[in-house]
Amino acid sequence: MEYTIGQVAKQLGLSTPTLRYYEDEGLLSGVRRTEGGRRVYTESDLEALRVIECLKHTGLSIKEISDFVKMVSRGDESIPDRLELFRERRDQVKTQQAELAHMQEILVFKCWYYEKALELGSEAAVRALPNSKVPKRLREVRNYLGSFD
Amino acid sequence: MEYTIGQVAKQLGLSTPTLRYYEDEGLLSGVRRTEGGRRVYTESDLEALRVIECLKHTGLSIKEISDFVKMVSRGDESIPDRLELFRERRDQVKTQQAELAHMQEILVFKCWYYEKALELGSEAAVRALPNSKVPKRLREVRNYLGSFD
DNA sequence: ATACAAGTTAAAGTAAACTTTAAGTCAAGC
DNA sequence: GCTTGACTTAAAGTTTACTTTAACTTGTAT
Repeated sequence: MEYTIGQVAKQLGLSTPTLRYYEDEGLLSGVRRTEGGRRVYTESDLEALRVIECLKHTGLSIKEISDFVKMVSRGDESIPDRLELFRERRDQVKTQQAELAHMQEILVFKCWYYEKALELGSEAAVRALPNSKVPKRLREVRNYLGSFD
Repeated sequence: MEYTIGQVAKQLGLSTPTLRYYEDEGLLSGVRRTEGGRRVYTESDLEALRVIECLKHTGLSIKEISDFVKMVSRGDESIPDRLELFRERRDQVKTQQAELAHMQEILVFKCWYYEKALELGSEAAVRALPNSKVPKRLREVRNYLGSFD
């Protein structure tokens, strides 16, 4: 199957200027053109774009992704470098996941806090609650945050 | 305990200009000053900054955080709004976690892929492997990504 | 008392990742 | 054959979140 820039944009949730921008920045090269100069995306271009989206979502900048693409075009010789890049990414995402889990704890505490405030009629009343009235798993977060809203 | 701007910066891993910038943007108000005009941060300022960091790390922009701070200063009346904000954040982080887990699968696949490529001497050799030679839990990702590097 | 590190302000500068604009070209439907 | 919507380019503009600069003041250590 082959696609126009508009169809690809829709599928990936990107805008058409963004797709052109990615090409300008070297994230995608060798996109075929029609006689009239319009881009024609193949299934394989879509696959490349999916990996690009993955790298983007795990925190790589456009520049770093373009460096990766350059590696790819160096062929098998760059396999060790690419392995290193993906290992780094994998480890970094693990860290990110731990951090996000911590943030989630804070948010869960905050939801409890404001539900209680709504129930009791004021923040002050929630702050005045003894730790024994706070769900066990939220106590640690409460200590970490202190008395702030 | 009370702290200078430099001490706070160190503790939170921010720069001193960033702390001043946050104040300018309304993320933190009422920071006390010495006679000579220097900022004095209290324990409670630190707690506020920890919540700000949490909101930032879960994807809120500076503007959105400043809107939250404005809510706080409206007092108990804004509790329902604040509850809604934290519920939204909590749900959004859950989505983010799912997405990150998906990205992690891709990265784990890529690490396997390049380890295998290193072992076999080329990418082509890995691509040529039948699905039966691919660890079970990685097969789905392999199909999703297709044949791209 | 004096040096100097750390603080102060306002304003300008930066980097990243797009988005918008302007001026046109292409191709599908009537 | 003509309109219209989707495409093309190059260049300028935008937003976000800081950072840097410059000129100055404060407070601590010798």
